[in-house]
Amino acid sequence: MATPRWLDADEEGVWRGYRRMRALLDQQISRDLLRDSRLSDSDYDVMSTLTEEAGRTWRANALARRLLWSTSRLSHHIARMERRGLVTRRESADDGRGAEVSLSEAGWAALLAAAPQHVASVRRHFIDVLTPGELRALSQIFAKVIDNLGEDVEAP
Amino acid sequence: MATPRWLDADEEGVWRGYRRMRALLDQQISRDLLRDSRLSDSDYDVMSTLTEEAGRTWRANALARRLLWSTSRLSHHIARMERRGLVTRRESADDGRGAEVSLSEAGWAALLAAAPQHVASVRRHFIDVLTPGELRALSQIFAKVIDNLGEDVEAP
DNA sequence: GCCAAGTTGCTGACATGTCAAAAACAAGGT
DNA sequence: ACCTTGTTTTTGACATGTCAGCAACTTGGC
Repeated sequence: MATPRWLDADEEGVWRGYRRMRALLDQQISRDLLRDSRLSDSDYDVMSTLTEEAGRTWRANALARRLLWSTSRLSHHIARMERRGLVTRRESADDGRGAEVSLSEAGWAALLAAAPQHVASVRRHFIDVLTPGELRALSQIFAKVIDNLGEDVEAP
Repeated sequence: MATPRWLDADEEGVWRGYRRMRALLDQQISRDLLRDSRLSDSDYDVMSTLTEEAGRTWRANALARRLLWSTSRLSHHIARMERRGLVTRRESADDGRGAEVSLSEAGWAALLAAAPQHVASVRRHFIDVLTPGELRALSQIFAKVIDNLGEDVEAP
């Protein structure tokens, strides 16, 4: 590590560009979502993921893994969302340790109300800015980076 | 907003891919940095930005804007970094309201020690995974998205 | 010089995320 | 049945980020 391969100007530009785009894009989309629907990014992620399963119910552990969250983070966040009436929690029937998280009726309604504006925000700030060719290129690039990261993790 | 243009399967894939890559990539690089150098991403951003100016000193406001941070966030973070001896803070000479933030000697040493491993981490998980052509494409895409976001902000 | 308006930075309250530890249960060998 | 080990989830302490409000100062018009 004494003589590292530094980033050349182009590489540094890509890295800076990524960081800058990420900060601006996430800030803007979060702001839109909070203003339009009183939901945080995390709230939306939890709720939209819940709808992917029949009964809109997930085991806590599976939900945490799907969201790439720690179980601790999920537990805290679900507790807050439960207080707001967006989700419900109960013990699992088949595993005494487990907890099942469900989207409440109010949560479902909130998600339905939020979705159109959120999709519009994602389009306006990201998808619609790019050409179909650029979107195809991004798909491949994201997949490559994700695959590469997965290898490090699953090795041990 | 009653009849939104939903995302088609490809568009949704790109959006999900972005979110997934972002989560995994940032997590991994943060983890590496913290393990190798006991610095957070935010610490590294502050310190490396400080070095861009002669004297490694910035006005707080300019630094916050460069980092895309609120001045409040910067103030809190600088207070914590000051306690750790990484930066110093003093009143501005020409503006009684202002504060000037400087990289300390210890901070400079910490940054020098951290940089090689951090660059290696960015290479391993991102830059070196992609071809020169893919990096060029990313440059353009990031610039487009960033420009588009800038227009919304600077309009009013 | 003086005042109104804007700028700059800090603070405190609160929301959110991380980490380590503990509680409760499951699973498998003996 | 028992015991060890691993899994699942929660909790509390703490680190970090956001937001609103404040204090101190600067600026420009008068």
